[in-house]
Amino acid sequence: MSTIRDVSKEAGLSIATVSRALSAPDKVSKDSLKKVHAAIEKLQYRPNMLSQKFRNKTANCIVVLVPDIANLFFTTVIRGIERVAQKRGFSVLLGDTRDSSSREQEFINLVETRQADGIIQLRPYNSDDSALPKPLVHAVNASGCENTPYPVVRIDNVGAAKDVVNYLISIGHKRIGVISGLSENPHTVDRMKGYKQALDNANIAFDPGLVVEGDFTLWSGLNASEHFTRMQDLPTAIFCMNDEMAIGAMKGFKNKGVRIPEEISITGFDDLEVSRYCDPSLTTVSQPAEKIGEKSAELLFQLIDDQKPAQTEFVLPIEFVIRQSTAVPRKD
Amino acid sequence: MSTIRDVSKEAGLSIATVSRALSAPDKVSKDSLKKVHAAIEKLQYRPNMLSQKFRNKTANCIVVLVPDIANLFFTTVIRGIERVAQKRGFSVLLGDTRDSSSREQEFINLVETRQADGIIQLRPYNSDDSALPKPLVHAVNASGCENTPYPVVRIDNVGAAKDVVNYLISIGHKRIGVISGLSENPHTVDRMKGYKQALDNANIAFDPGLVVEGDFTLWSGLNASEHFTRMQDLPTAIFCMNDEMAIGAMKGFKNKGVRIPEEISITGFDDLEVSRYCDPSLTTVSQPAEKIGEKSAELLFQLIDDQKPAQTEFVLPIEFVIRQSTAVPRKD
DNA sequence: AATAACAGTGTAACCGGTTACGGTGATTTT
DNA sequence: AAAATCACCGTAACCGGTTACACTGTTATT
Repeated sequence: MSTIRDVSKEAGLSIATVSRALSAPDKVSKDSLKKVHAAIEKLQYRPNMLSQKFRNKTANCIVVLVPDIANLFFTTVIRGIERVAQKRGFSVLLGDTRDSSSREQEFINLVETRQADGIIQLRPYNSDDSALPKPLVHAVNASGCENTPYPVVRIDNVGAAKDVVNYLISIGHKRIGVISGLSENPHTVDRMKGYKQALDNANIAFDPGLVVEGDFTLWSGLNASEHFTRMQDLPTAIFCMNDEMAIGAMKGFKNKGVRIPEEISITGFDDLEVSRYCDPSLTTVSQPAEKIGEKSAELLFQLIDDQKPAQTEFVLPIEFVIRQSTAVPRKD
Repeated sequence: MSTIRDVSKEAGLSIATVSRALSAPDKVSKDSLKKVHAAIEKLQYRPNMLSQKFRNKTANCIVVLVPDIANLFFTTVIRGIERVAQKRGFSVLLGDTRDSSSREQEFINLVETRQADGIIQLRPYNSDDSALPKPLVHAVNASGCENTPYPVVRIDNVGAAKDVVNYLISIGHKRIGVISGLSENPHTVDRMKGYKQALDNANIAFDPGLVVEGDFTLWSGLNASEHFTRMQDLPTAIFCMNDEMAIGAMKGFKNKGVRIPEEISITGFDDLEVSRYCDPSLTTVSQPAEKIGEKSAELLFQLIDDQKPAQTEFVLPIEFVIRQSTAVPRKD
């Protein structure tokens, strides 16, 4: 493996010039540049990034903590993060924590030992979370809910859920089922809060029997839908806490011969790309997933650069998108 | 951020002793050890891994190239890799390539610039693959098929598929459908080869109409099953090229009221953990996924250590597991 | 013509660990 | 008692880049 000194010898120039030729080519004459490139080519030189990182005291690397790497929403957020990171010349280390806090700690260690410069957490926190890691200098939460005790980029989950349910109520629905996420998940908590507030405003009593717990996977949505079809009195609408479950539920209802939206209205949450193309197209809350990723990466880079960011909480606007999966309730 | 020199000053010892206290504590007296640990505690010292890596010329990191991070089989292989890596004190960098060769190249770059010590490829290669990257020193393929041009840990896909189909034929099936992976995928090619060989041996003509292409996701299995239920003459058995699709297909058939295994037999491939617990439990090929991960990590570490491994191709044994999803064919 | 500004280059220090080598005093061997 | 062995420790070189600083020769300014 050749080093920069080998290259400098081969090119008949000093190591400083070779280094500059690579990192600041405009400070080097055309002539030297050519020599350096020839030497690099000849020796098949590749700079040792380890020494570069060491000298520059930056790993040029951020880690993203993902609770479930199979979740489409997360992958979209990650894409946004990667776009910004790439511009900055940073690589993104995916930490699939599988909801294990010891695995999470492992990745946090990477930051503490300078192997990574910062961290973006995609797991939502409660402020009363006991497993709350000590605050790191360079950490951003990109999946926040209310009361996230960190720099955070999030949406207003409560308000968004309220919007959805308000809409369903406004077109006549009274018996509105829920396919929720895991009950302890802060997003579930926030969205459930919005659901209840909307019911309250319309003087509809909350019926816990209409809530079926899922886990944000497509599969759990399908299973939940079957639970509903077994009920004596099918709700006229189902508020699903994410699009994957909504798509699974739609499949499940269709399989049982329940027509959407004629017999049951379905709403999602996230606005994944597929939600526009599924049949029927899904009424949902458009979360700016990629924007969330970009914004949190930008925020993280500000922290890394030791610029005090003006704000440490960004609540990005959502958009409620009405498509074909919702309609006025059936008449029993 | 304190350095080893700060610690040595605080402890009243040389940096060498501090360094030894951390990496070879048995070479340091109990007394000094205590002083060092006290100083570390007081200064909140964390060694800078970047400089350590630089000096040791090892990144202590391997990258795993995963075509689809949501695939359960891959995650199991990864778990095996992680176990071995952890023992070695290596971290595992997940490269979600999303089947993009430019993203793949990015991760290969990490090895070329010493940011990672080796690579494990989970994407199967054809030897005539045009996008074949130049051979790296430290690379292992953990998802090989026949003719993988690298050190490889694999199973005999052709033989395993033949085993499955032979079994179905032996209990009386003649009309055996296939839910395949993407047609260009080498695993698909190999397993299809085994399927055809088994049919040939039994003098059953190959019917391309019985092959439905999936993409190894649960969802595609469900969709494929619906395609079969729309056929005028339902096959008596379906050979699915992985468990996820088999589970999806089982769900699909059940939804349409097709009983398993009375009306149709289903076989999978992989033997995921869930396949034992789904209903009915799935007849499948038990791939030693975790073993594959472990073996390829061990092989990779041998390469990294510059030990010439005795073999560079490991074909691990599979086990054909008969469970409840298969039975003698229905009588039409 | 004298001076200033500037482009291009080289020397050498530096980053924070690791480790070869040599030195010290205590213990064991002869 | 002298020599050998040993446990422990410190000095300093080293890894492969980056970059402050000094220096040279050329061009622009006065």
